[in-house]
Amino acid sequence: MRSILHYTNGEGHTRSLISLYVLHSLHCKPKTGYDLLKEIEEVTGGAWVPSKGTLYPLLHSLADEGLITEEDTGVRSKIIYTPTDAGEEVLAAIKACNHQSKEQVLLLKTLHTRIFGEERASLREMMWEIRECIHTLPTEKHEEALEILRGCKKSLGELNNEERSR
Amino acid sequence: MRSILHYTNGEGHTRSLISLYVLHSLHCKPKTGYDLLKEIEEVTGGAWVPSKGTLYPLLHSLADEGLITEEDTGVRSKIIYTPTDAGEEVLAAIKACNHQSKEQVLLLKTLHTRIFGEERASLREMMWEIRECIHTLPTEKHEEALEILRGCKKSLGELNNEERSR
DNA sequence: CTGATATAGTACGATTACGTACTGTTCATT
DNA sequence: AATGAACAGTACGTAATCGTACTATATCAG
Repeated sequence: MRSILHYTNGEGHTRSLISLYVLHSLHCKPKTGYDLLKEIEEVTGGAWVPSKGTLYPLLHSLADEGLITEEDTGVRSKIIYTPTDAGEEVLAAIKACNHQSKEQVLLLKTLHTRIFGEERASLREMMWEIRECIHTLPTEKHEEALEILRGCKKSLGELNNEERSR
Repeated sequence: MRSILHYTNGEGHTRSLISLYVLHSLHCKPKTGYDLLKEIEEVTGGAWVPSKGTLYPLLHSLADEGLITEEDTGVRSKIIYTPTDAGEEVLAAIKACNHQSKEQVLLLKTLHTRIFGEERASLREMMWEIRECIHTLPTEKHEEALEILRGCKKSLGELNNEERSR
């Protein structure tokens, strides 16, 4: 009886990923529900688009809880949502338990590996060699090595983006 | 309106992670609902323990759909669940779309990065990130990625030699 | 100015998932 | 022989999420 994609506050109470994202996004910049929907769609490359029937009731319940305020702008029945101090506290408390981030990703990866099978071959060997290479490095070279790896990751990231933008 | 942790079959219909895991696990070895619960708890290190109120109704509905059979052993009201041919087909169809695995993990990582912030760049974590990066790459980019990794390894190797020659 | 599209939200039934309480069996320990 | 823990599942109310249909206002192209 422990849920997936639920994040704890440090003490007992948990919130779903969508609640957490909503609080975080509104913390960055107050916005409408519609903007939230568009934003999630955009950052996930369309892989996650919550239903309106999920988001709007959630926003209202967060407002009822006193974690966000609803400011009706009058225009186009637009409502701007903004976190309250209580909302900011809840967000901060969850962020403070940042081990959850890695835990959830690891859990998902573990299950995927079991279901979909293992990863790739040749690239994997290359990774292994790089790892060995790093192990032989003296501590005083670590900063330089980190720089090299950062550059490597950057290049790979660009390869990835290149693909997506097409 | 696209769900998180839902997996497609190739054509339209999607299933939740728990359905997928159940089909996969029963495919590996027929077992009881109780065993499934224990197994999930074990493989996730206790990070995910579905509720009985989720699992048992799910098993019954999979049986109603004809994807698994319920074999009542008589003993201790124990029921052994086994995938049918139809169930195996559904599982295979989802597994065939194995890009979903990477997609879902990437999506989760992206959101986490936004919410919890950047990961700290120790060498180990950097390696982990590079791994993730590689996993998201489409097959046709592998050669280029390999080239980048070779370059990376070469630089690291030079770092190493530089040290030794002194 | 007219129609299409994007914006913004409401309403509500259906489905999925959760949580707790409950029944009963088997097994090991005392 | 008694008891408690692990095993195995049922029952049911609550909560979260989905999906679709609906209303209504801006905005922009033709």
